[in-house]
Amino acid sequence: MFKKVLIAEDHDTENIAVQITLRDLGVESPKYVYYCDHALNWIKNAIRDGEPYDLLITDIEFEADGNVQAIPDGLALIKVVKEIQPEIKTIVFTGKDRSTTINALFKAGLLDGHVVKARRGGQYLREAIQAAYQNRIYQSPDIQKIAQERNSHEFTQFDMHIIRLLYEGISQKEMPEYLRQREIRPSSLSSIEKRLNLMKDVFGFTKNEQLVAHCKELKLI
Amino acid sequence: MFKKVLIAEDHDTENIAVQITLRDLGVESPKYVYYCDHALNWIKNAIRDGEPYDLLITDIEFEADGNVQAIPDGLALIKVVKEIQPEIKTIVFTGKDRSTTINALFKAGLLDGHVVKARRGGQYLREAIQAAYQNRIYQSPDIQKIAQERNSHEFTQFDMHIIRLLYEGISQKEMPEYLRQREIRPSSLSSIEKRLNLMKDVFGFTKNEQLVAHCKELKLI
DNA sequence: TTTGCTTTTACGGGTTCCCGTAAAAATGCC
DNA sequence: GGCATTTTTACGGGAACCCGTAAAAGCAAA
Repeated sequence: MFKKVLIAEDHDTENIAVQITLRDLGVESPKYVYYCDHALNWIKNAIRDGEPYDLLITDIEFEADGNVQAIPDGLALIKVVKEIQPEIKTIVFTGKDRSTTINALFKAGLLDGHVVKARRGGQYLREAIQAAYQNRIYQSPDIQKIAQERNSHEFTQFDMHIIRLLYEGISQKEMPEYLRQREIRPSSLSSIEKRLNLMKDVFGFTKNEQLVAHCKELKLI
Repeated sequence: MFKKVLIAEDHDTENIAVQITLRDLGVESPKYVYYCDHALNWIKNAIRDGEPYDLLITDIEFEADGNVQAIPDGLALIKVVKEIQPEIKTIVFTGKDRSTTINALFKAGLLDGHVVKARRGGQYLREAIQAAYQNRIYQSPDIQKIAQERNSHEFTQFDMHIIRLLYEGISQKEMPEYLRQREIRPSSLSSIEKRLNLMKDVFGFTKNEQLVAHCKELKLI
């Protein structure tokens, strides 16, 4: 089993639970931190001392508090860590998933495991750790289900721009101007309308309210 | 300290973390379950055997899975439990809060503590348990902050009906009819418009999309 | 019952949004 | 380059939504 493991997780209860899982798997004294910046420091120092970490388990979302952090979330943490220590294994253990970004990490070879916190989150985390130790990629079963549910539509950058503008309260009429300023194409009102209609059609929605709320629910915005 | 404590929490990791917190506080063998229905059974049986539970710690949201449950969530669980055992102490330990319903429970005397899962969730849970043991009411500090943030507006039943209809894709034009069928008053289009304007005004929104997304984010719908 | 106040409803004009069609531009292929 | 296909844009009529005003209904106290 892994010798040196680092946990980055802001919720104290989840952090403890992950520690226990690791000890249970034979990791003697997993190191745990509550901030991404701290995680990076420990990884840097471990490399400097010639005893680098074997595995990083991190949450994605870290709640902001008084302590200002350079690294805002687990995704950014993984990217930085993988730059300075490419061979380290990484697992994300997160509440709600954001499959698009997660998948990007997988494709980029930056990620070895992905587990969502749910009924059997701890159990799946164990499996992910063991899989990573055997150089296998792991995704918890619930994710595949989620991916299926929404397989119908791949959100493009353009889609996300429109949704985000809607969420910010910009009227459709004003959008072409905004998009042109940011040099996003297409930018015409017709294109925006057409794309919105397509998205609503895919999900069976009739109103933009539903679409925006749905994206918010999926944490796409 | 409490002798008999029951934990109802669907996420296995959180469940373990709560168990550890309890053991740490001197509760010898806390009972834990993953479903509300199971929780109610254990409480009933304990009463029957003349050794009722002293404290119930429960999550609010329980993810649906194959096993169909009569009691859908922690709020319903508390209501039922308090009917058959009014003197039991209750603490909710939950991810995102829904202050309106929680406050209703407090007012009804059904609740002794409320802690949100966050950075210091475990720490605050300890404090809540100790407070309950001393017959004090406890709310974790973050909640007051959340309450302040949205202090501006108390959502009425009417508000929630409108938002929910919007979320379901009903057009404003059709809403009066829906509301009349469900015997909700007021029901006129003007009243709906006026109320929507007021809500948007309070939050500084310009469009319904923002309002619905915001409510979705707060898990009010 | 009357009076005064609040809440609810009704209505109308102006704007935005929805939706279909058709022209223009971009893209790809030979 | 020339042609076919796809994408993007432009435009116009009709529906829904926004917003202000004013009438009607509900309600409390005298």
